[in-house]
Amino acid sequence: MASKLTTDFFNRDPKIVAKELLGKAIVRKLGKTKLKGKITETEAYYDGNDPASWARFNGKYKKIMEMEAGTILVKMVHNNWLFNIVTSKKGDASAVLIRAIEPLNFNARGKGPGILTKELKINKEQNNKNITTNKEIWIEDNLDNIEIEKSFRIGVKRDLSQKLRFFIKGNKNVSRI
DNA sequence: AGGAAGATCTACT
DNA sequence: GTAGATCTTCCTA
Repeated sequence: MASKLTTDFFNRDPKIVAKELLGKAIVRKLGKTKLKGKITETEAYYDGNDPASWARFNGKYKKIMEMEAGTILVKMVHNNWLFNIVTSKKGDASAVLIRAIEPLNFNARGKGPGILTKELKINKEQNNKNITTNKEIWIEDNLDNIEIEKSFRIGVKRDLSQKLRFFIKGNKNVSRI
């Protein structure tokens, strides 16, 4: 039975949240339509220790990341929206990035990370909202049996030598391997 | 107003 | 696998 995730779920270490988020269903309500996608790839981000984390910019993003667990953080980079959920307790500036989903009940035009935000129509509007209380987007439990794999960052260009990337083994929706 | 930075994508070899 | 392109946002002066 599908149950909606609450603040307690996100109020933990980002790497735990990232791991357990895999296989869960993200639900986006657009008017009468309800889009569901299975989360297939996530990454955990910490504060200043993480060279790629937005928190190191000491600005607006860090402020949001220090907010309550479950806060949605959206940023446009490279013409793609990146969808993050703040984790851990207030003041920790940590978050989980959802990189890819697998469409469950709709057709995606594109593939890869783009579908997450383009097809689900995620944009600035969702920024700073709370995913546990929002009525248009939330995450619910999914009973799929999945195999979780973890790895280092994709590619070699950016150096983020931490094993904080999680994805579903063998899933074709994962951007790159 | 200008400059800098970025977690990507696409194409080609 | 590697390189480059292109875009949006944020910070500082």
